[in-house]
Amino acid sequence: MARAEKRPVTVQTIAKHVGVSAAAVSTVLSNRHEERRLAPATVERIRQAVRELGYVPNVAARRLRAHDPDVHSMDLGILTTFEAPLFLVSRALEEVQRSVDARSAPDRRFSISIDMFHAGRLRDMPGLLNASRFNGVIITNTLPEDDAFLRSTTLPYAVVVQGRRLPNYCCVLETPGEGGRRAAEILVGGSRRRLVVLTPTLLTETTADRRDAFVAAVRAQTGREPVHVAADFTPASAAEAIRAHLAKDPRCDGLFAVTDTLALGALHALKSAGRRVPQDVAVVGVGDHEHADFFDPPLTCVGPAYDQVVAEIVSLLFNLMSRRRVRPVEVFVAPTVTLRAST
Amino acid sequence: MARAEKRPVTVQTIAKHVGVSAAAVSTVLSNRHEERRLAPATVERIRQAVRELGYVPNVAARRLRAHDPDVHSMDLGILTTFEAPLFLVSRALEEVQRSVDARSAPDRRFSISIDMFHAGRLRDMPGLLNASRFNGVIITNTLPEDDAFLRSTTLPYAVVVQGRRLPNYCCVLETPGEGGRRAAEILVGGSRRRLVVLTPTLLTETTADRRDAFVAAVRAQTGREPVHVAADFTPASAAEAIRAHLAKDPRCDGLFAVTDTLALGALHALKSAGRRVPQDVAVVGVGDHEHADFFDPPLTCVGPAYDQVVAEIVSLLFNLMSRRRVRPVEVFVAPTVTLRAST
DNA sequence: GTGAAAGCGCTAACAT
DNA sequence: ATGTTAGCGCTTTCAC
Repeated sequence: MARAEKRPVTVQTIAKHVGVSAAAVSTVLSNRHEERRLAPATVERIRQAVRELGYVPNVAARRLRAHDPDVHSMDLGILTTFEAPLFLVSRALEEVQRSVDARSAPDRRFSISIDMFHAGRLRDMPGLLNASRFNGVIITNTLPEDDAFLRSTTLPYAVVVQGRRLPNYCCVLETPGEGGRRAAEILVGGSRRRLVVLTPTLLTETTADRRDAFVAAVRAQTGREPVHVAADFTPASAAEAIRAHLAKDPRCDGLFAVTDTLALGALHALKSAGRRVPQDVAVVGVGDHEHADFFDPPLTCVGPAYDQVVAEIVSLLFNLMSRRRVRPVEVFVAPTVTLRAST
Repeated sequence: MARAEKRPVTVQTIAKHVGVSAAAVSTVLSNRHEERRLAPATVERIRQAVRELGYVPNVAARRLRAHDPDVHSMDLGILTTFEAPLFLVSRALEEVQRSVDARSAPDRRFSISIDMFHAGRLRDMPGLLNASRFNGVIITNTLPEDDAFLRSTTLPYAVVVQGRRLPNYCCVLETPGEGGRRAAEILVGGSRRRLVVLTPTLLTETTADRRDAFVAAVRAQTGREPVHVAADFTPASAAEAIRAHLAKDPRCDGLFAVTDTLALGALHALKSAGRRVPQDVAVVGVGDHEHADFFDPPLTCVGPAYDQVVAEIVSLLFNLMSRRRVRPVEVFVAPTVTLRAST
């Protein structure tokens, strides 16, 4: 039978249990009992109670207590899903850290952390609603469920959303329609006609936009419809899906992958099926993989200028925190094209 | 002239400034002034003061206040450097989250975040020393400076260190010497004799161990010395370094890269120099890249079984937090070999 | 050798 | 329509 422990154990609980004061317990916990000259027996009894009762310190209380009233400290968070690739997040974090370092001072400190949630379950993040964890956050890689949640409640602190448009928040994203359109331009301009668009099964607003714009542009320019192939988030799954597609349409000659991870799998499938890239099939990705220029062949990409995206995000975040901005706004960053050997 | 603002602005500061009570300010900040029926003029004055004085809420205080006394909440952190690849961290985080979900209950919540520091400057992390941020942390990717710092101060909360041996902490790492030895086995066993070991210029304990063990094993088995080539952390830098090495030693026939990112650059340089992999040059990496099996050719890897590493780490962390374990311990995880087309 | 008290910053409940 | 009070959990001073 599990011990039905009621309220969490605090320093007080332990103090009462042992028959000493909270101060004594605190002293032992911070290993200052020597200088306070607590009786070794008391120390031992306290230690034992701490162990038995399963005491876990309350970090919020400690932090409040330890807080130096002369320094401003701000907690920033980057909220992303477990499922999304971390490369962009890490790049963003580095850039955020740089901007933040520039704004730091002896009396102004920032701490930034990455917090993850399961795709679609942003609402379950503890402390999200009551502003008790962050002074400001960047939210990215959300699924439509998360977007719906965000639309329904305006979070009571500074929020910048990346990659989707939510009317109640500041949003930074690739100019809608542009990514897909330019990918189509490259492939159609290279005289490719039997086209494929490869996406994850679970579409975010960004990936859906890229697909839709690509399909529309191809249709407009050639009168033909690209085939839509869906896979998981992994290269293995993409490879499998493309293999299956090649069996049905051996003459396909151009492919747009809405994430680079999928492009990586597609390249693999194409090469193992004996297709040369770009001679037989041209491939375009979006530049969200750290090493897209070391793929074989290096991947042509159509995607946002991430440095610019991050710069806009950080600038908005600080303006929100300082309340220089109060109204939501949408910022679009035009995608850039990086031509490499895959087209 | 910048306003030499003294103490950070609190709710009290604003209250005094406007001539109202702290409660009134708090009400406005949480947008509850309607239900409290504050005078619109007062609300406006408070809002203005908040803006002018640059108020930033103290999250620790809010959290303490908002804290539900019936739930235990524990803050876990994964501490890593900006410079290291995030893939392993994200994998670890997912695994940690899984374990933690299993240990969660209505009255027990965990939150895990990734916090990053600049390599070599772990000591500058705010809140690291006074246990006011985390109940437990996993530390990884440290440089020797960070290790020296850790050795000099025992952090006052649960800590598990990954990839290095520090006598005052619980450590989980690849069995020392094994990774390099097995890489040597594969290459020497494949009759490669002119060998290269490729490392970052800044070595961690793990990468140094792999290099040293490799060099020792090759020397023991062949009587010859592998050439040590160093690069930055990027594939581009690795490619450049290998290109330079090929110019000096065109007949080199085997390569061990102590990180996969470097292996990726090496593969590129080898192929552009007309070397076939594995026929002309065999390549071994360590399995720390998410997509090493989609490299071209897929990369043979010698590295720890990460699932096992993470399982050991999490188990130690919980034992430390619950004080079931109090003494430091070293846990070794044997590396596994994944043979792929690059050898 | 140990306890009592104060207070970090915030907000909900209770007063007016 | 607004102020006062109390207390979240912790640690440090001061008192005995």
